[in-house]
Amino acid sequence: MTLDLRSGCPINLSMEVLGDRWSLVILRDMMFGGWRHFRELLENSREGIASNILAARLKRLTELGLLTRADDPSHRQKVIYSLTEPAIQLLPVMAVLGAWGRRHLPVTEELSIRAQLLEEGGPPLWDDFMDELRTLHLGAPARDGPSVFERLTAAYEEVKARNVP
Amino acid sequence: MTLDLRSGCPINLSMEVLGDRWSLVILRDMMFGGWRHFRELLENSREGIASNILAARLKRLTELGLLTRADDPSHRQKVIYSLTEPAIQLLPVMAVLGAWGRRHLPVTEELSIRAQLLEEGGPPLWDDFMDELRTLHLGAPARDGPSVFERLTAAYEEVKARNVP
DNA sequence: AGAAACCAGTTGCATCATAGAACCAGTCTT
DNA sequence: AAGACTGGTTCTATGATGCAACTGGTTTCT
Repeated sequence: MTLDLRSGCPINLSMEVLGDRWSLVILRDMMFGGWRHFRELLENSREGIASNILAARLKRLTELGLLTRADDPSHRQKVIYSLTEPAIQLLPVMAVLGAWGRRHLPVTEELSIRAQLLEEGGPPLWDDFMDELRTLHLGAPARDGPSVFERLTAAYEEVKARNVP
Repeated sequence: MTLDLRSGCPINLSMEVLGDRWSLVILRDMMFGGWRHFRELLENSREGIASNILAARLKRLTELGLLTRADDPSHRQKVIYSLTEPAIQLLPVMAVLGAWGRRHLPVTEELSIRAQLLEEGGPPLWDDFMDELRTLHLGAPARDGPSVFERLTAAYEEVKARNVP
């Protein structure tokens, strides 16, 4: 996978990498959903991504260095995808973009509670979460303290349970 | 222009709005280049956007409420595009996305100096710049102090002159 | 007054990307 | 051995993108 390199502008290059309907959504699901396998990403996709598109995007993101692909030791045919450091550093982009969407687009409460917590937590929370992602995806040593991932997931489940009794 | 609304997730909705090759690049040119007319945007496009694509995007962004379109009093056939408040609030997204691109993609010094200044200035500088955009595009009363737009443009011109003697 | 340049797009056409549905071969579980 | 699960692939229809040429009207220059 090679970029067009139409210009060396950071915004332009970022959009050459991420400027499509699905790439950032897949990375979101890996970060906040914790999904690492093809079937998980396919079946837990709230937006209903098609399997051929998912396959193409995973391949492209891997070629671009945002994901790595490895065999899963538990099942000879299972593949596990991991975020790379550049992908983990997209977390602030997710946070700021989520904050914007929450303010200006018709979001649902259930699906925006995590964006809200992320916005309220600010950069210190983002740093904690990025460290957790490094532990999960890059094998970095774990730090102590309450898991941001679990906090976000719990808040989401709580709102979901409240709204769909 | 209507969104798919595949899900009410802020990231998903943001990508339904901005997840294409050109929308954010056009908004970037309006914010940082100061271009407001069709020909300006077309001819100053560093990435060489095609005129039909530009026309389609301007129409879509207007329908989505990110731009407004008005006759230019100085020329009966001239049209002036303005950023709306939601579009102006994309500035932090630009700043964070630019910072990411600058760190992980093959940017050129010339085209990333503004992203660097924006990153170093942080939220206080972003707020100043958003206020300037409100003055320019929404007719808000001007505040005093040095113009961020001019500072960014001057830094860019300075680097450009230095690199292409 | 006439020519040239400028204005915001539009049109036609070829190619590329996306979307949905069905399908596949190997693997693991029961 | 049957059935479910694995990461995809294939087919086909439709839509988006990209390029080049072009349009009708407006303003400026000489």
